[in-house]
Amino acid sequence: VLVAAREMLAEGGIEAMTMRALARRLDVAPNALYSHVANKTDLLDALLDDLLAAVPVPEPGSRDPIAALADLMTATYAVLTAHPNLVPLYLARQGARGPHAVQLGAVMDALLSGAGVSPVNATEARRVLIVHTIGFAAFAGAPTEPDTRPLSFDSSQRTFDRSLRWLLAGITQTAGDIEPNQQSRRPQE
Amino acid sequence: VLVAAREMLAEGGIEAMTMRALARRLDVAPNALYSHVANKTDLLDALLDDLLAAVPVPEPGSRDPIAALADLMTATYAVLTAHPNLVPLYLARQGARGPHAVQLGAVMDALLSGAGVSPVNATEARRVLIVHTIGFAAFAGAPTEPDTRPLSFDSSQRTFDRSLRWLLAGITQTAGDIEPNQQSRRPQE
DNA sequence: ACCTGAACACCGTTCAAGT
DNA sequence: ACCTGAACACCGTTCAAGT
Repeated sequence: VLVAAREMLAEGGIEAMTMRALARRLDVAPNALYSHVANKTDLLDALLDDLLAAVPVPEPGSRDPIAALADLMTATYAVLTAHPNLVPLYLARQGARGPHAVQLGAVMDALLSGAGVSPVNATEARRVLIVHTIGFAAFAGAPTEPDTRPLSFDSSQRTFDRSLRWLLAGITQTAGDIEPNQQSRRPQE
Repeated sequence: VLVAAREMLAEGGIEAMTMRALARRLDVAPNALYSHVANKTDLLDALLDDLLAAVPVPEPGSRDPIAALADLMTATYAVLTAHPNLVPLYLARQGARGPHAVQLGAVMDALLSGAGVSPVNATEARRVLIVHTIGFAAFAGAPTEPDTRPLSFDSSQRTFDRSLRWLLAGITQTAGDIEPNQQSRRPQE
């Protein structure tokens, strides 16, 4: 039922994903869909949260929380860029709200806490990381300026990785509401 | 002609901005609009680039290029958050392409160059800053997780400012394809 | 140069009715 | 529980024609 919708999105993008086209693909009258789904919005929200289930959650007893956090965001970035048609929907909805999104948020909080980030800072840090990841996924593969030829996948990935390192370094440096002189780790290489 | 469209967007948001509603507001037949505008897409693109004209461009002979860059991004963030209905369009179009967008990109390049950032790194840095600014503008004022009550304006602003500082620190530290031991400035306070 | 009437090919959604 | 027929209130856009 939902898988057909996912296929449509993968093929034709968002604007091709209409209720009537979906019904056409299922050889069914358009209104028949409303026996399975309340809204088009509900349908899309379900698809968005389903995608987040593909993000691998790290082991709880991980040694280095910051490294685990970097891996988590990189994995999320990979999942999002693998489904570019869905990314604008995350932006339009300003993030997902489903159970998988909530779970990922809890994991991020646990990792930030494990890294010594105070709760009040963790809220900001989580926000920064989420916005950053979705934002970069949205821009992956598209030129930001007309004089720039489309960036290669590698280039987008490298830019994301680098800025992610910058943010994580900033987060750890201001971890406990104080400014230690890079006590934990300085970003080298 | 275009000002009516801007008013509609300010009032009702994107989904209220339809060609037919715009024609209604102008007491005109829907197809009459096509004497002034090629497409709905063209109309929206024009609106997007117009908004960027409101971003103040810093003096060319500024002393501290990094501070000027921070001011530029903060000003852009302010302009975007002042027109929240337009921000999703920047995301959908993955940035603006008009003359004002090009000009701002050139200013950013000049500032990055003035800060000692090599051209190859400047391309990445500009991309990071643009994505970051638009991304945060998109999420300003909306909770990223259901258990979070809507963030205050101040909180959004502070999160943006802080992450902007992190990114600028990261950019300057890796300025010339080498890793100086924070020769230029370490983020203190 | 700018507008209109009429039309085309669509949308999402609802209501009543069937099995 | 699941589907259909018919309808409602919309879209963006084009074409031919008017001034």
